[in-house]
Amino acid sequence: MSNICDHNRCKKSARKAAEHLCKELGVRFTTHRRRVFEIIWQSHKAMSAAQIMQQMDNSQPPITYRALDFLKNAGLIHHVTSLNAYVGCLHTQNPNHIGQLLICTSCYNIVELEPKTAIEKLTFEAKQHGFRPNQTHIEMLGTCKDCLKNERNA
Amino acid sequence: MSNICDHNRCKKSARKAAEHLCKELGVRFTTHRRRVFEIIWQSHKAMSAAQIMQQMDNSQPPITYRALDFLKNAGLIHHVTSLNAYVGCLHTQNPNHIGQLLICTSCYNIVELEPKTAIEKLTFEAKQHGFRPNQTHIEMLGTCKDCLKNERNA
DNA sequence: TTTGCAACTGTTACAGTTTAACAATAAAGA
DNA sequence: TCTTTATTGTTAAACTGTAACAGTTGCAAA
Repeated sequence: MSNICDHNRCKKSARKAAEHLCKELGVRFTTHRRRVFEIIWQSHKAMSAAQIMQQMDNSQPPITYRALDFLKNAGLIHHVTSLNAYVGCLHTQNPNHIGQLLICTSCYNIVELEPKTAIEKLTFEAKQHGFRPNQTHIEMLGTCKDCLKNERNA
Repeated sequence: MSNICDHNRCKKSARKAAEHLCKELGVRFTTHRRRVFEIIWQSHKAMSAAQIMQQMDNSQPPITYRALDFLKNAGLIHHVTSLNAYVGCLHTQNPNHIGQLLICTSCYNIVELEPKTAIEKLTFEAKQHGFRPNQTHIEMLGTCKDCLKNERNA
């Protein structure tokens, strides 16, 4: 999927948000955590834990999984449940936001839609059922514009 | 979550749909497949593959995983990705429908919302991005009415 | 009825993913 | 400095899912 965003800027702003958030929560943005963060933020592509570990110079699994947990709980990354993978979160300003992801299963790039797109109706329905939402996953798998174009040319 | 549905009727109609669908596709609703189907349809609760296997008298994993794959591809059950679990699908009439699930993480009961609730906006946005959807997961985790009531009484 | 094909099962072994547990270390405040 | 808490290092194991291949069954055409 085309980099609609200027990715360097994207990454920088996420890093800033991460540092700010850690300071606020009184927790440390340690080497491992920063490392995993940077690896995930190389792109907007979904990465599996295994792929991330490959870039963590032979560190043991718990190192990576702990960092992933930390980043996820801090709202700095999303866990893409339908792929069992991770991707940077673009809305670090709003820790309560709900990720709505368009996931290309060809190039694994992910576009995160703005909050509220589909949530409102869902939240309304939940209320009707007396249901208290806690965590929501909205994931649409498919093929992105660029990959569709490549398909046609192939 | 309270059984809003008359579950016996629910189960019966699902079984009928399953048999009909298998006949239509020219595939067999074999013992294993039927077994897994019945286990999942004991309730509207999410069940993990491991839980299902426990009820399959010591049969080897591939037996269960194959049946799960079969039922999923036939649209007879949903894979709940955020729990890595399975639940019966209520809309077996429409094989293209998209599951929108309210999942109680306390009792694991699942309510499946009617199609179209949140999909339309999502689909619209996808189109804006030139994205071709293929498979969508909408899963809201939280606490259901009954479990909330129990919380208050506890 | 026999034959042949495709669907399905049985079984073993393995690969991939995640966590438990606990000891060791580092940072931050009293 | 001392104490407390957060974080890391390490091992081993549990959990989850699949590859591969031989054997069996059901069905349809000859």
